[in-house]
Amino acid sequence: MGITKTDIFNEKQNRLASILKALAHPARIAILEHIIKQNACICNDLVNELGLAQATISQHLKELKSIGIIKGNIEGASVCYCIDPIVWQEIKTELNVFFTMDFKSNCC
Amino acid sequence: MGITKTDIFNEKQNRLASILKALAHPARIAILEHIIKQNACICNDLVNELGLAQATISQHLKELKSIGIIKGNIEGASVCYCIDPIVWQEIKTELNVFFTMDFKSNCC
DNA sequence: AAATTATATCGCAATATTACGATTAATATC
DNA sequence: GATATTAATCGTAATATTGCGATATAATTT
Repeated sequence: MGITKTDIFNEKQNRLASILKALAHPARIAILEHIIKQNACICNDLVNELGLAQATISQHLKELKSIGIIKGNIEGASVCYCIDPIVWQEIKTELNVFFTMDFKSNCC
Repeated sequence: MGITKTDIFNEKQNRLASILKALAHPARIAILEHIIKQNACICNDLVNELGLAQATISQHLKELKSIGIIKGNIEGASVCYCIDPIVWQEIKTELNVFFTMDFKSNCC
């Protein structure tokens, strides 16, 4: 198949999985790190920084935008990307809530 | 292509992406939640709980095992799965470190 | 020992992802 | 206005993922 049966899971499970999926690629991790390191916004020196084609970077940026963790502002001919601090914090919290689930370690 | 160029990214980026990828499916989120909810270990009432075939559940369990977040102990004819609290904590910390990166919000 | 139960693995089909070149659209510069 | 520059999108090829039935393996029960 290749298609996920989202209908048999609840909203939270699907949402969390989507967020994780959007982040689950080394290029996208690298993009986020780079945007953060350059403090303010960068456009596509990302293409030069990472060794990927412009079309590929653009696609990764789109996936990151899809969960709202970054936003792009048009600045003349180029686009300036930056972290959305609100969404960043929301995702951080959401992940933290998940990993703070209580479990007893008296296992097998 | 479909193949990730892992060689152009660093160890940390690849590792973090692998962890996120292993978690990035609603069935695997559901499996983790279920293992935790049932406190101690469960085997494959997972097959009954989630609406997926035995082969599919087994594959998801394998992926979760691949990052060490769960471990399976053979108990007679069945296998008892549980969270590895050490790895769970490590992953929680690793994600938290990532999301604690400093960035200024004086953006575009 | 035959039958049952529990899991892992194989093989396959359908779909998704990754990556890139080519094209397009929009602004900037000459 | 012609020409760069920047970035999104299209189309395509290669590979990965998801899901399942069938099969294989191992322990349990009858």
